[in-house]
Amino acid sequence: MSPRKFFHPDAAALTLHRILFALSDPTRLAVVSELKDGAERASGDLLAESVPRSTMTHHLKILREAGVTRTRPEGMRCLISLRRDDVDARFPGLLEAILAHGHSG
Amino acid sequence: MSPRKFFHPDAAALTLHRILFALSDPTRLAVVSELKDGAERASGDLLAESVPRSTMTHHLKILREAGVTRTRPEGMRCLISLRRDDVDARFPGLLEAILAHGHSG
DNA sequence: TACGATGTACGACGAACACCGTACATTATC
DNA sequence: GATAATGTACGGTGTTCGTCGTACATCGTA
Repeated sequence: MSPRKFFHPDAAALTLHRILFALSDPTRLAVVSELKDGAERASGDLLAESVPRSTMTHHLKILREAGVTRTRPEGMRCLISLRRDDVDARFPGLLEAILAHGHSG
Repeated sequence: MSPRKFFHPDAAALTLHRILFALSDPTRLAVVSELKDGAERASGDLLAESVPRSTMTHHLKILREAGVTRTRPEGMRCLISLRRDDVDARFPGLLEAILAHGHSG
């Protein structure tokens, strides 16, 4: 009955090339774009119609382990949000520049 | 005897995920960091002591085809420079945010 | 406890990648 | 033309990635 646990790297442990890699995939870029307003969204609501669950789990794990997103269990679901404060503190302007463009490129 | 030709994508054809992927490798990030002052540098002078020539050719090709760098033949050598104007026009602030951090992360 | 809903773990597959040695092409100089 | 310097193309190897189906775990509710 232990509650679900998710590994999140410390803010100081974020590396630029890992973050850039996490954002170098169109699917993950689309996920991040859906989170750019700062709100939490349930995992199952992200691109639900176009991406199978196991594939989405894989992408969310890469984003989370790179330090780009935070995953918080809430009942049966998982709420995903951007770690905007931590990323901004370490790489100022990076997320802003990436999110400004949406994900059409 | 045709002079050497290098494919460069049009500025309008740059895509965000390709650029981010090109910059998601520590070696390529180090190369870009050496070019951030805007000057041209010879291919053979970039990380020459730590990366074999054929490997460097591989990385420079990825950077060039993503639209991050420009390659210009000059005699026997190849001069590499950042396509800062084109990248900035399409993704304002992106290169600045990435280059601000050097390449230690 | 039984059930349905949500998400993860694991395995498999094909594709792409990083790395590098070798052979080749291009260039300048002798 | 011959030679040396620089960089590319090609091939091979091992690794990683993206995708997804299936089985399992967790959670809320009946």
